[in-house]
Amino acid sequence: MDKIPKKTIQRLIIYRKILNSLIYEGVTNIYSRKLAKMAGCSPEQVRRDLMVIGYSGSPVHGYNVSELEYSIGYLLDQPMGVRLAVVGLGDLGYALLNYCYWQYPNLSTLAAFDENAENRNKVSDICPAYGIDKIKEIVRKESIDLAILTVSSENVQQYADILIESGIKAILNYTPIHIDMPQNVYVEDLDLMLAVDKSAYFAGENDK
Amino acid sequence: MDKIPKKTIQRLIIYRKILNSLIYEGVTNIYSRKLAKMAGCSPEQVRRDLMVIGYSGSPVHGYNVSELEYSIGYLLDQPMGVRLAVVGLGDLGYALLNYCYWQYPNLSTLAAFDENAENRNKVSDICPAYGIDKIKEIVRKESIDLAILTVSSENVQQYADILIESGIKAILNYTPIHIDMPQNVYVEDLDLMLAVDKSAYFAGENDK
DNA sequence: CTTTGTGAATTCGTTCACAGCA
DNA sequence: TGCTGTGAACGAATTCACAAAG
Repeated sequence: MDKIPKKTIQRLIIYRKILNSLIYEGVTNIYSRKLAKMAGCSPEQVRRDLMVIGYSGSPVHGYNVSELEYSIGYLLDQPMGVRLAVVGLGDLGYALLNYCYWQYPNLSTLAAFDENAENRNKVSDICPAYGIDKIKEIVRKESIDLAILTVSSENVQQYADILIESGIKAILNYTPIHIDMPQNVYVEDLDLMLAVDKSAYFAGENDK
Repeated sequence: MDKIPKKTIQRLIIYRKILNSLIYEGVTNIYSRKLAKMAGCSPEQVRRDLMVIGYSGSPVHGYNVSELEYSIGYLLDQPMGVRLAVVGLGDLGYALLNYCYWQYPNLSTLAAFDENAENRNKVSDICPAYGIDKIKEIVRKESIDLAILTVSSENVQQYADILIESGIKAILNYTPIHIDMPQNVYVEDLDLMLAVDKSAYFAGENDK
């Protein structure tokens, strides 16, 4: 199977979430038109995206909700799960750690890191927490795949470098600083405040 | 001036932030190559983006950092500022409200809404806080441009509809539910957890 | 040489338009 | 007549490639 575009993956994740809530509501079938409306894209786009996972609907009943959810999950989920560590336990790091631990059965939350011992204590009922100097050792030993980075702006690249040396596969960077990466490591920059600037711009733009 | 692509706006915001930190460090000139590296894109892209704002650099010294920052700001900032309200004062809403209030001189944080009186009290030193039923009245009276939506999943579309009726120009939607919009309102869907799913997928993808 | 500015080419993503099906 | 699946057309965004300048 050849590589699936990032945009498609992102929408598949959205469809899946919608399908899960439909399952919860007891809906059994859905048309591309409806799914598109709920996801915020066009029906053609939905059908295109579903082509790549090879699941076919019926022109009469549309798509079977639970079968489709299963097919998307089969594509998206790593069969062995994903091994997660959180680096930085401020408010955001703490919230994300909790959320991942409770809401993502496919993620194993295996370690947290913070230089502050008080912060480390807050998470002791969820996973072991270590000082920053232990990152390389633990990430290697636990073969962590994914790190969530929420340290406070300074030395971001340094933390990233340590994670890369330790063999991390992906970094979710909640820091406002872009990190430079070798090809084979996936980085998602996710500056929360960027969206504020953008919205502020577009709030004014429509006036003309 | 014709319409600038969204992607370009987003990158200009990133460049600007970088330029500001360069100003702080006392750097006076920068080449597209360096700026691109810091922003995580290609030098050609930087030059293209800067074309749209009409600022020219010199082949010898590159771009003047503070002049360029000024030019970008001139394009991005609404001269009259942007009037902001926060709807939903959970942990995230509270954090964003504070951050916007202290870090964004161009945003006026004018109102907050939450159905819970305790949550409302937390922000009393920053801006007036009202019950949900007051949204329409206050948004109209204060001519709010931008709303940050962080309510808890249920009835998201309902809140959005009220905001739209009240004449809002843009909504920053931190809820995991997509909201359906008329053309002339800008909506930025920003599901924080989407990035977790995406990174988890790409953490495994590189194995092959 | 190195770097900017920019047409031209290319790649990527979306939408159109229609065949095939019950 | 609805709908799905998909080749073809289109449009947007990125990269290539090179002239101009010190």
